Formats: sequence, C-alpha cells, structure tokens
Amino acid sequence: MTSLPVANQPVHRSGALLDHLARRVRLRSETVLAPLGLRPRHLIALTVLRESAGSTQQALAATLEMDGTNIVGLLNDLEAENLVARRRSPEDRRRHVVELTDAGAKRLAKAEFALAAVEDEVLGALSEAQREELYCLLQKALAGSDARCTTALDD
Amino acid sequence: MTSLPVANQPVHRSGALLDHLARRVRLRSETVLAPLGLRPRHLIALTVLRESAGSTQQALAATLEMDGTNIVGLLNDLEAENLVARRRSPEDRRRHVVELTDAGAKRLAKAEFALAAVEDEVLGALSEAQREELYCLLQKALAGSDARCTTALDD
DNA sequence: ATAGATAGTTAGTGCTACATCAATGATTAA
DNA sequence: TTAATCATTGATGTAGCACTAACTATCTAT
Repeated sequence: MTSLPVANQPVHRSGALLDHLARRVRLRSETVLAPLGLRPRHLIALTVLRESAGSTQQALAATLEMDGTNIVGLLNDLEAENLVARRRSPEDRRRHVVELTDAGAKRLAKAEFALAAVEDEVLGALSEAQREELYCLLQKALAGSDARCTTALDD
Repeated sequence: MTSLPVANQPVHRSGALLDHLARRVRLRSETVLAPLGLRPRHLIALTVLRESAGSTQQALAATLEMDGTNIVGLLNDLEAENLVARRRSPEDRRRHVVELTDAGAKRLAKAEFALAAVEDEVLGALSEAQREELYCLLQKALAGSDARCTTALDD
C-alpha cells in the first residue's frame, strides 16, 4: 500500500516540537542568564534541586540523565557560588547529599524573574492559562506523576 | 508541605522544564533515529518543512534560529538522501525554495512512527489527552498562532 | 552598463557540552 | 581482608553550532 499513515490516526509526535521550542528558549536564556553567572543547565539543576532537595549525586545524575563525572563539574560550579551545598549522607558516608542553599533559592528565583521576558517572547502565542497548562504538563511529564493541573483552557 | 518562601506569586517558568524534557527526548531519539540516518535536528527541519513547505533557506534559518551557513550543511545532508529538494525560486533566482520530497515525507512518517516508543517512555506520565494537549500547545507556541487545540483534559 | 546589495555555498576557526575511560581516596559490605 | 560503591579529577574525543571570510549567481538601482 502506498503509505498514507497520516489519515488514519494523527501522528502528533511532540518530540521535534519540544526540541525546537526548547532551543528557542535556550538561545535566549543564555544571554539573559549570563549576567547572573548561570547557564541553562545550571538552571535545570537548580530547578530539580528545588523540587527534590536532598538528592544524592547519583540520583541527580539519573534525573538529569547526565554522566556522573559531568555532574561533579556542574555541582562544582554551583557550590563555588554557594548556591548548593554538598554534605555527606549520615547513612552512607560515601554519598553526597546535595541541597539548595538559601542563596541558591534566591538566585534561582531571580533567574526565573529575569526569564519572564524570554518566556513572553517564546510563548507569546499562548494565553496565560495555556502557559500554566504547559507548565503543568511539563512538570507532570518530568515528575512521573503528581503535579496537579487545574485545567481551564480557552483558545 | 509549605516550603515556599517565594509564596507571593507562583513563578512557574517553563523554560528549565522544557529544556530538561527536551533533553530526555533528544537523548533517546538519537539512538532511535540513527538507523534511519537522521539526527534530531534533521527531524526538526523536516517537521518544519512539512508544515511550511516552499520556504526559502533564509526563512528556514529564521524559524530554526540557526546560522545560515549551518542550514546549508543541514540541507546538504537531507538533499543527499533525497528527502528535500532545492529548486530555484522563479521570482528571484538567487533564492532556493526548499520542499519536502515524497521520500522525505515518508521518512519523516517512519521516523515519527519509530519515535512512538520514545514518547511513550518520556511522556509516560501523561494521558493520551494530555499528550495531545501538549502537542497543541507546542504547536501553537511555535506557529505563533493557529493550531486548534480541542481541549478535553482530565487528570 | 555597471555598481552594490542579496541568497546561497564553501572552508576554516573556535567554543562548549558531553561521553568515555582511567586513576585515586573514602567508605561500606562480603 | 578483599571487593564493590560513591565521589572526584584529569585526559581524550566527538559533535553542534557560532562566527568569519571569500566566492558565485542573481537582482536592483542608477
């Protein structure tokens, strides 16, 4: 058959769109975050740490899907600016438990505030409710579950 | 638990989440797409070209937010496999109008089909309806407008 | 007709994000 | 004690991508 796979079920793979949109965000974010001494991946790490504080570095490597050795460097950056703290786990003293410091939380908040303009630009076509919806969906996809989405959508 | 000192306004910046999720998709996509001779950014380009066929390379560079010189290489890859065709614009013969070939459309469809497993894995926490919703939101954000989102959400 | 701008191509340079491998010290588990 | 585990450091390699410059073909204006 002469493949008309499109008619039956809508394909609708989000992967490429996700990649594309993320790139747009990242490009702009880099310049906005630079004065704060952060890079996009620092922000990702801080964001993850805010939600799941007290992660071990292995856990962090798993959720960020990065090699452990690169996590070290990432955390070195953040710890050098006192944004995160590594302390040894009391249960297993080989492990380092990583936590957001107060300064880290503040910096993160500041960064997010600074990114408002970026999101306004990149997500400009979305209404406030839709952005919130997007946020919830992303959150949920990343968390595996939880993340309550109060859905009130209009076009 | 109320661990929020930032409680005033919900920040909810999607940027980092978007970046994070896109990375997850990209990592898996690379291995899935490899046998098809594609890379994530090829897929992005093909996806864009499917929607807005007949773009000039400049337009492509703009929407992909890539440097023009890199677009050339990208299209060389795709044209070498006959997935896209460059033809000169009749109005302005300096311009190249880029279009998805039939083979390109097929390959794209095949790639999207192959990515089903990836999305199942990465977006596993989302229901079918939520994935559709996500798709629509991404589409809309990238398109600037259009993209009808039939919203039927449940948790 | 000719001069300048514009679209695309090619090649070269360099930065950055990563993965990967190897070696080390600290700690736990067998 | 010996072996496995976690974090760290350093070295090496690959790839995406930006940036620049030079070149061709074509268009536009004078």
